[in-house]
Amino acid sequence: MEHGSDRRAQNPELVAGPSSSNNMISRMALNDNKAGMEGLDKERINQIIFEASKDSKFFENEKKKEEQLELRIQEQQSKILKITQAQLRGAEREADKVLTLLENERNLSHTIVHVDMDAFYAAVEMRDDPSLQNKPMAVGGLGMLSTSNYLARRFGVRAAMPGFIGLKLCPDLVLVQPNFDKYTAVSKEIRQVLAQYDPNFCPMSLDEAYLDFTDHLKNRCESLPLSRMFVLQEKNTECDKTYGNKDVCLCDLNSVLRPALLCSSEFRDHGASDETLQAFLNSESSFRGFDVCSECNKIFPRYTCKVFGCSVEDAVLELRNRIEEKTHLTASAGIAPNTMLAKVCSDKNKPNGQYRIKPDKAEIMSFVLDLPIRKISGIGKVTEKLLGSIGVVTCRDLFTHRAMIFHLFSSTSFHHFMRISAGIGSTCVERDGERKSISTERTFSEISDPKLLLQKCRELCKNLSEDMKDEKTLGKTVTLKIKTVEFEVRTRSFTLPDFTNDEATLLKAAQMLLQTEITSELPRPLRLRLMGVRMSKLCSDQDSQVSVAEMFKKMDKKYQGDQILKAHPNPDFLSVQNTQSVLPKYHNICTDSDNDLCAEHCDNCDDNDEDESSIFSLPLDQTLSSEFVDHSCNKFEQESFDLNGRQKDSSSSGEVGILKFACKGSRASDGKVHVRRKGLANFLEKSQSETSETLNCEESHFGLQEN
DNA sequence: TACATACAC
DNA sequence: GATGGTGTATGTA
Repeated sequence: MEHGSDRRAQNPELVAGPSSSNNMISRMALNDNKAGMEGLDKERINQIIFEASKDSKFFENEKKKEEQLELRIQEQQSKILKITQAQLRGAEREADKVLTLLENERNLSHTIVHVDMDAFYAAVEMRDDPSLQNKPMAVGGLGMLSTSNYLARRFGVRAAMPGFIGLKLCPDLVLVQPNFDKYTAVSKEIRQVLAQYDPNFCPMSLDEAYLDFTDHLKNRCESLPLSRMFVLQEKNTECDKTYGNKDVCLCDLNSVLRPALLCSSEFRDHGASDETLQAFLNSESSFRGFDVCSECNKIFPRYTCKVFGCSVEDAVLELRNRIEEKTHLTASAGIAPNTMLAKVCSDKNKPNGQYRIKPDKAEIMSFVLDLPIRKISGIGKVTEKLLGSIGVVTCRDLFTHRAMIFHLFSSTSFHHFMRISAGIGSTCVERDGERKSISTERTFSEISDPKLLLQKCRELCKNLSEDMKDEKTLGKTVTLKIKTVEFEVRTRSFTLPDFTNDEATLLKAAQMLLQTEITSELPRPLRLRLMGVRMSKLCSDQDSQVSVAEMFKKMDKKYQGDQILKAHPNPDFLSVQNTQSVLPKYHNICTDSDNDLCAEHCDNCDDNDEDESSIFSLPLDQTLSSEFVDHSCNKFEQESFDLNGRQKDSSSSGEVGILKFACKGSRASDGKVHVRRKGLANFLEKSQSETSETLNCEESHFGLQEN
């Protein structure tokens, strides 16, 4: 069997020594893992990038990072040398067990669509300024480019590249300042279209979103063909050439024409069959009554009508058409049974294309096996290299080398990689819950004068405080981020005793952290190129409390995707079985409100390690602090039972249920399960007076019991 | 809890 | 001459 140690001698990168110039060229190299960048003269492009970079501080720092990565790879190699064949065989058995479990988790019942606008910012700018039409252009400044159009990509100019390098690669490159307000407005229009296919779609950014088409497709097939009829403008016709844009109606043809068409006699019978309708639409004579737009009085461009069919492909074509009609921008889409695959698919036929993987295991596997791991969202430069050094390049390799991966990576990463190798991904596209941090940071030309540094810090705190007030958010942990002129990044954090968004409080904490850095650098000055302030451990300004129902929802969300939801034999329980070993085996939520102290153990849940299982039964108030939920979930994940609630006045209105957890895990070192009284007392008893001493839960009056 | 790293867009 | 800003997740100590 082939594995890392065998490959080492063959891999020149591992022999070449720390950050050889070859290595650095490849580190700085153009990342052509992007649509529109195939078949470029990479050699030449990389040489230009390398030349433009090689004398910079940035480059020096990249070299340092590259050396660190090489060190990690060396450590990995020495780890490999110590792994015995027997261990590898054992790991392979473990991996196969995991893969069998994952196979049970495979869910082909959803149709997930990933919609991705083509070169979004650049496309918006080109749309609004026709003089940019046939020019290579990019949105951004000399410092950094946000995106480039397809013409510029032919020169190797791409997003996340500094503008001055873009200009070296393509001297005619036109740079356009970003206009985020505009992109946000366009994005809103796009989202209106998306919402018609999945009201719960999940936007990932201004130009990208996941949709679950499952429900839409169900209803789509039952709906009347008319609802799938659209007016499409024909492009590059004689009409365009004759009249140009000036005299032709630029209104949304569907909003102007569709109602008129629908009113025409042939359509009155809304039960018209697809065939009747198509026949009508094919007869050109039908369209002669609408020469002039009733809204702008200009001549209609040449148009056709189309009835989109019931298939996913047609539905997505229709969606993309509607986006284009509304925004005059094109989108690409990927269709697959899960988000991971849908994302890869949306890139496959970019720009202005779509690709589908059918919900069929064989088809998924044939797509996935030869897929380079780098194509998968979440696998970046570093992971690619770490895996590459043990011979993993494609998803097939992830399977082939599963035993080695088992030994070299964390359990979380291992599971993640196994899921990828099997083409399994999340089948839900729910938006994530509340945000977990809020921050602001700024790059500037060197500042080293402590006075000016503290001044900069003040500005940032002011901004952050304002942002937090806008968002009605309070936070507890303040983190200062600095980047030295050598590009070294440091973060320093401090947790405040109370939640706040007060500017002065923020400033005090941030300046204290900054001052510490300035002092520790003495007698040298602290020379910075960036400073940032972040607040985390957030809670909402007004109601930081959630209802029990919301809490259940939140918990369910937290565990979704990684877990199998199962009907529980006891109707009072909802059982969530965990498929990742880092989490506890089960958590059970008892919703039986009559059972005021759920102390019973649920025998159905505990398959093994019964002596290590415990049940918490907590009477719930109407409202719980959201922090309690977070804390309890986090703690459970860590298989510890220290519930550390937050001081919070609770305006509760009676007990409505019992929250019951059955958990597998270790006890505290003294053998008892402990609860922090302060946190529980606050939401159970509304008492502020309790101290935060740790109590033995068996003695507590909260009804908390150990099994 | 604090910090660093990796990643996405 | 010159390499961003915002947010999440994860590993480690």
